Amino acid sequence: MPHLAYPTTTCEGFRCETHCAVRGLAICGELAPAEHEEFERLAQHVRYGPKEALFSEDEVADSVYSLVEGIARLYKLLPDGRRQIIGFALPGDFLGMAPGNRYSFSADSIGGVTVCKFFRGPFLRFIENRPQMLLRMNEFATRELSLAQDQMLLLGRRSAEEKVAAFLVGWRERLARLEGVTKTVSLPMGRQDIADFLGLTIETVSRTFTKLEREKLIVIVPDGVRVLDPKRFDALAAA
Amino acid sequence: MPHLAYPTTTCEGFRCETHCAVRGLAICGELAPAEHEEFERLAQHVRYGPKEALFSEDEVADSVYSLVEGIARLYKLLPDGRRQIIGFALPGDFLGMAPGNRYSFSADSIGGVTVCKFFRGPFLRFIENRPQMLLRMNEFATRELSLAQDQMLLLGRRSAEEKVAAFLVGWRERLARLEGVTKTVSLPMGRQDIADFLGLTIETVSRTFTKLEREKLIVIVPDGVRVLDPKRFDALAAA
DNA sequence: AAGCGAGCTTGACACAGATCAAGGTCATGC
DNA sequence: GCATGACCTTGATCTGTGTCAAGCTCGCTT
Repeated sequence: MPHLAYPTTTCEGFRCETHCAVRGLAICGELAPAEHEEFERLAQHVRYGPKEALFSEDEVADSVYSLVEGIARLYKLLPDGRRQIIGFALPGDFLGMAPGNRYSFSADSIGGVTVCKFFRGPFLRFIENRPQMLLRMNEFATRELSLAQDQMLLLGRRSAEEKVAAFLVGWRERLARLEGVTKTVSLPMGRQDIADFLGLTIETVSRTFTKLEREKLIVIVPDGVRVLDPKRFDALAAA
Repeated sequence: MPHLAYPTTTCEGFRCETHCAVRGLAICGELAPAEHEEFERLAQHVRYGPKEALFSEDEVADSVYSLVEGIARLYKLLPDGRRQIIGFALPGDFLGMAPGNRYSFSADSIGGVTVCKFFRGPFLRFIENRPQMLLRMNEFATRELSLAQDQMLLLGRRSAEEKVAAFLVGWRERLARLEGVTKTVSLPMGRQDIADFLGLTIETVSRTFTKLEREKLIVIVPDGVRVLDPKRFDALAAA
């Protein structure tokens, strides 16, 4: 378990407009200007450096987070240290809702991360009489659930090669929503993170990348891969 | 793929009160009497026999369902027939919300099943200006998501024995919420269903049951198991 | 610019769980 | 009451992925 320091910067009082390139994608994306102003007053904008904890499993869940910039790793641990990454959060993603009053997983930054942080109480009071917000929360939760179910299928029933291919395809699609389509898929997370996301070991992930490169499906580049044959690749990921 | 017939019975016009032993647990559990009456008018009560399809993946999602009685199997298939069961639905569970306009998984009855079926349009119109209902939907979605994440940890990082033990413990807890605590855990689903839920083969599930029995942790009985040593058992499931 | 360490790759070998094959149990229908 | 078929168990063997152990690459520090 790496040491995780405290957030390096807090910058309250900023207008969200100046920060949020991803307003439209975020939980607050459909608020009218006046309401957004009120919502904004509930937010703390917090900046984290690389590998800092946003929150940890079993902690009292006093806040929720809207990720503004950067990438976070969401994971659960078994008592003996085995780790399962349950997702990578991108800008626009909403984190920290839990069924009880404690977080059900941990989140930490991969590179630098900026979030809008809301205390649970004020946040819940704001949304509780705003059906628009509640509907949006429902959409977010439903989408998350559907992704989780796709991941169950992957973890339970796919081979190592299918897992890696499906991961790359899915990741490329998520990045495309934010940055547009690119030939090179950037992979800010390390091999161990990918392994813990796919239910594999780091060695198997590494070997599978090499294998896909030998088969001329991808080229491995620093911090990413270039997809050579998208068609054949999508086929491998689907079946 | 088994043949799945159409629902055998439709019994509109019943008062929900006469059907729903699980009102309090269901999505409609917090509606005031007057509102509940209105809600009830949107519902069709439908009865399914064993092994009938409630809905299938990729179908246009025209309805949502509140399970009243019985057990349903929720699953996704790969093109070559590999199956992952993503959950077993019990009375009180709410099914059929999808991120797009198509179901993201299939559902079919195991034994007999009774549901409250709602057409999507009227249902959404009913909830859209009722924050109480929306909050309840959020709670349901958040709980489902958390269960899905637990299952990811299980599928990605646990051994066969841990999977089976965790499944039995989790299943026992869910049944306890409905029927109270019992020594004997009934298992209405078959071994193949358990295998497809845990990402194992039927043979491995069968062997693992036998192993747990040899180790005097459980006794296998018709359609279920008796848990002999709950403490040692919970420990195995947790770690 | 040499040394260091984190992250990644590669190879040899081991093993948990898959696959293949057979046989058992039990409810159902004729 | 016997044949049938669905479901489950058990055994033998195979294999995909894990484990263990080296060695490589590259950026950072001094």
